[in-house]
Amino acid sequence: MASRSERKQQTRTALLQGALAWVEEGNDFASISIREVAKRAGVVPTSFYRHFTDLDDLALGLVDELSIALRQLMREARHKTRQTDKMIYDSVSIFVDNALANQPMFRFMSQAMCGGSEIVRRAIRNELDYFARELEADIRAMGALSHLSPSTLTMTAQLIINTVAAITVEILDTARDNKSLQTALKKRTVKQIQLILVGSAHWRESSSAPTDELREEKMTTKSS
Amino acid sequence: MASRSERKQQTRTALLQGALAWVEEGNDFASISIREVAKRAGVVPTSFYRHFTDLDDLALGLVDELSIALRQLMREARHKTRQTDKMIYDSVSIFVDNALANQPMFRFMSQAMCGGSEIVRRAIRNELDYFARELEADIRAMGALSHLSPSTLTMTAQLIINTVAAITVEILDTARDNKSLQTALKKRTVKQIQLILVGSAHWRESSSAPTDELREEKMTTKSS
DNA sequence: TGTACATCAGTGAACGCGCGTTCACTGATGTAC
DNA sequence: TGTACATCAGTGAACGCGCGTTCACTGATGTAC
Repeated sequence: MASRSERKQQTRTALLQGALAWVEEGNDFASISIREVAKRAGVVPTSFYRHFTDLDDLALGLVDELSIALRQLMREARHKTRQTDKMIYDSVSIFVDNALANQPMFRFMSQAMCGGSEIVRRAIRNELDYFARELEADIRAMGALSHLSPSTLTMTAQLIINTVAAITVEILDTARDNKSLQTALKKRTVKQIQLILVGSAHWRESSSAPTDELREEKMTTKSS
Repeated sequence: MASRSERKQQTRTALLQGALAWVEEGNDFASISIREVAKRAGVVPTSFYRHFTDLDDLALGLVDELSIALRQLMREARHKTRQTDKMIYDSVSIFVDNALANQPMFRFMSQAMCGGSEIVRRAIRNELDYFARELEADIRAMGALSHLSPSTLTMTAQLIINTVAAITVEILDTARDNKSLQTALKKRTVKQIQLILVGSAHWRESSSAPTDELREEKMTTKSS
């Protein structure tokens, strides 16, 4: 028989899962209630208070689980990616597949990242910032894009994470049961990241250079 | 004295504004109630039903207003932007300044884009898709990036819109009353868009080219 | 222009319901001797 | 090992409150003659 603290931990997990079930059913985390969480966890409403002070507290518990999921995902990406030329596709695939396998958690992330209470939003933003810094460190460790200034590299990593976050929202929203749409969105994201990396590779640290590029394109077009 | 239909229109507007007030107060649209909307509109709860069938219906009314705001913004961007080399900065500035001047509406957009009911999410996604297509048409009309295939240009426009959407969420969330942080985020976004455009300018329509760019960077680094 | 009737936006009472939170409780698990 | 007591996760009744929605209503605006 499990010890008292083990049983308590089980109930805590059941409450967190209950909240995710609410999200999985198509509801917004922002409109959840303590009673609905307790109902899904198979526990009386008052039990909630043995584990969390309020719903924000529970949401922060979910962010902790999200954090673990993201770190596992990073580890998987670091080990499973193949040669350089497949690295982007593999990484995006691992991210998207994780998001699909762990849908309620990533739906919660999408919702609470843009809405909900400020403290939870900040906690999720912290996780994504950490993710971006890890990506930045990996790029640096690969010896790639070394001509970029630290701030430009940071900005590039943030741009890539924003792009991946956007695809997550879109896939969970529009392609839940549509395998071929999932593949199409994966491919689009890979292409977008490739485009960002091409931009980084050709980036020169000067504020006027980039718009020169655009003007040059325009001229070329007109003369042709 | 206003006619009956004019008065009705005024109440309708008051209800829409009441919903935005709820968002402005720091609450999530997903947790609003009909009674709270009516209270902020200075009207009895039952009046709500003279204008909307339910809260989704009201949300779609807000999306209509958002649509108008976005179209005005596009028009402003087309008329006010100066020479090519300032165009990106001017456009981002116009977008960010509009979002700050019209905060509750853009906060609603951020929230309902990722959470809330499916029908509202779809409506907002449609607006952003329209925005991306307009951007695409403008780039084409300028004669820029004409070497890109139609699908690559579409993807580029979507990437830019995603980036602008991300900055909107971040500015409304973290820089509401911090002018210097607003400026910093504006600059970062300008840089990100410039980077995307550099990438587009150097893009060649071949699936292996982009990762070659990355590998080339890596090699260069290792040999130096 | 004046009168008589129709329309309908907004009102206010009422309903049953789910909400958060309190409280005293129960009984299995844990601890001290 | 056995007993007596302490701890505490989960229970269930109870509370006052805001919710969505219904209904019959009122009285100003609109329309027909």
